[in-house]
Amino acid sequence: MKKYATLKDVAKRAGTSAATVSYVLNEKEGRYISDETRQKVLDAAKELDYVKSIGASSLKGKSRKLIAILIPQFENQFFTRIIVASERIFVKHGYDLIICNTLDSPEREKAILNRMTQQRVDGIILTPTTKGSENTTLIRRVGMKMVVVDRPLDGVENFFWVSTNNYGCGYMGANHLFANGHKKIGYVGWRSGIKDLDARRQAILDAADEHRIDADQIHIAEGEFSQEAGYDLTARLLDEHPDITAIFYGFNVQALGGVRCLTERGIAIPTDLSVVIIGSPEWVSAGQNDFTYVDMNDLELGKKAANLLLAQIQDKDIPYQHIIQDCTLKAGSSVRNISQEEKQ
Amino acid sequence: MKKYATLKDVAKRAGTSAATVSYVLNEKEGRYISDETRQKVLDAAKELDYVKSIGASSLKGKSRKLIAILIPQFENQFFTRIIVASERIFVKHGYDLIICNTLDSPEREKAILNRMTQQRVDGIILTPTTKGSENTTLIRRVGMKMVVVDRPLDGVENFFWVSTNNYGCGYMGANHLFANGHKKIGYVGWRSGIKDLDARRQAILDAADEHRIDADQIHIAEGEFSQEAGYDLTARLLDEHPDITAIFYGFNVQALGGVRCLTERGIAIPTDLSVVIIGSPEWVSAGQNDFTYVDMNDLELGKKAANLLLAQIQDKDIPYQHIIQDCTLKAGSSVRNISQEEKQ
DNA sequence: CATCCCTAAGCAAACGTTTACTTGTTCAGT
DNA sequence: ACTGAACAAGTAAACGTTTGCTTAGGGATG
Repeated sequence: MKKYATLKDVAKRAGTSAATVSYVLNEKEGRYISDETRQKVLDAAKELDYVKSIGASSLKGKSRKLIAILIPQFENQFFTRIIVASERIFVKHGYDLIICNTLDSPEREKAILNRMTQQRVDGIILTPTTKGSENTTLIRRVGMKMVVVDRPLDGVENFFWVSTNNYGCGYMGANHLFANGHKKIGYVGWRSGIKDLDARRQAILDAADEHRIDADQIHIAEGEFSQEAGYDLTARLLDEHPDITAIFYGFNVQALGGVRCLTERGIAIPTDLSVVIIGSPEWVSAGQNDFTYVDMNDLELGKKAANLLLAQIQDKDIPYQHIIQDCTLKAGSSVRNISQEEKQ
Repeated sequence: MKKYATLKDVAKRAGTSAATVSYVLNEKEGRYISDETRQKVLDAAKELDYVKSIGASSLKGKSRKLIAILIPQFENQFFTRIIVASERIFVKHGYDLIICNTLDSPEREKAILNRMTQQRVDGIILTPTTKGSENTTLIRRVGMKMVVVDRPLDGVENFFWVSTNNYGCGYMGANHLFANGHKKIGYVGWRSGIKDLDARRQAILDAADEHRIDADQIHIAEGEFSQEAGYDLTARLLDEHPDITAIFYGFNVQALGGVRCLTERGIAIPTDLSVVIIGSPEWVSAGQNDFTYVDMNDLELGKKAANLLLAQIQDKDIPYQHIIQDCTLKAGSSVRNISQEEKQ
């Protein structure tokens, strides 16, 4: 293991003191350094391949310039987009990102949060695991800056939170279906136990109500957050309610499995069945796909989360806040307008 | 900014010395600590929410337990899969990952590499930018462990490298088309200037040769690495060579644009045109898509890269090596067998 | 009873920076 | 000739940990 050159090494080579080297390299103003000395230091540093240790300088109260971002999976583009968007912001402000995958496991999350405090990161962007609220108590105790993204911290008051307008997503998608004449639809969702996410389901019922559609015409099928579950729930809907004219997928991961089920059964979209999806993984409009979906504006959400964290880091005392990101309906060709047919 | 409790704080509260606290918390064997003292220390640490500073301990020669991984983009699932696969390995060995996005910009790459040496990471997994080989000279000078992934380091000898079998990818895909009776095909690729990647193109010509197909029946269209380029190159192929029966996409990002072009023009796959793609973004088999593609076994590749880096970190002197990851043809329904038709 | 080892825990140096403080020189203005 | 900026650079303490060394009591061995 090769050793890194230290300030002292550079000082010795330049024939000066470590302090002077530090001043030169940090370009402190208000210090008088002769051009000659400066040059000697610069040369020596270059010759020795000197690279300062952020670890050492952070000991003296300097920031590590590190932000941690914890997501539950990489496979879901919603999360990678949050990374991409916030990275842009952080990099602009000189921060590096430690990106960690909790795998949605509270134990892993706890271990990671602990390590991030050990690393003395300047802040954390966290999508909490579904059962891990208590993991953040340490974070809060040591006073680490944190912004929670997407899911709330159950049972915790007062935290910075940037989330999707889940109710809006559900309402928007359902409304689109009803406006296109659908009166009997299926909803495939995730039984998460997270109240905020459940708003998607409630929004659909509310939208139905507004369109004077009876709640028993909305067939809810909820299960795990996985492609397989999406497949199974779709199969169940088709079997139990063959007369539905549309399926609304509340979670795109499930939608992926669900659409596979439709394809396998030879169900044509939108001729036989209309489909709306919440979320915008690349595949909703890639290749031969052109689905109607509700865009959660993931990038915008990530950007807001990053800015909120930076605001905390910079101004010490901004009040807790909850930012709700608007969503947008993107109409593709997976919804068929069947209102005319009714009139015939 | 709340201050973290230090060893000394804990020591004071436990009525002992910092040294003893350190020994207790690190569970050093060979040290004799009475149960009573141990318990007092543990209690004090808990009461004060003590979290050790890895920065400070790394000063004393301890490892930072940090690995950096640099990729040129998050949007390409090839890279996120490498992250996922290597993360699994690293986490198992107690390392955290700093994930950085170079945006394929040599300047950004240089800045990031520099910061990573400042952070004193234990190792780096790097997908170099296309023009950034010289950025790694510092890394090599300071003796940082590094594994290069995917693309080579142009003009550099002796480095650890894990790459795709690019020749194999090209050969496999082309061979599949020829075996299905295609005799006049288009190839859409990236004019990268990277020799190793160009092997994909050469492989196609070699495969053609083996099938006694004249080189002028293979229409090469190369351009930028982007969806837009894929779209344009596809359009050009279709316009200039309307008689091709298949298009082989060497890079899935381009393929995404290319397939959009086909869809817009109402070209049915595989009825009107067969398609093969190198790479396996989710969309090749999502929704209503079922493309034939060459799987680069991204996860396996990431795993090998991680293990190679760990091997370097652990054994100091393992020899430079180049690992080539095999690829696999995954047959979907986007290639039509037209050999029978010929016989009629 | 002198020696040695086991147990227990403190002392202090070191790691690589940063920075407040100090020292010393030069020179313009009186 | 004296004062006091302006310039230049060195000293040393501090940051939070780790760890080799030391101290010291007590019990076992010879």
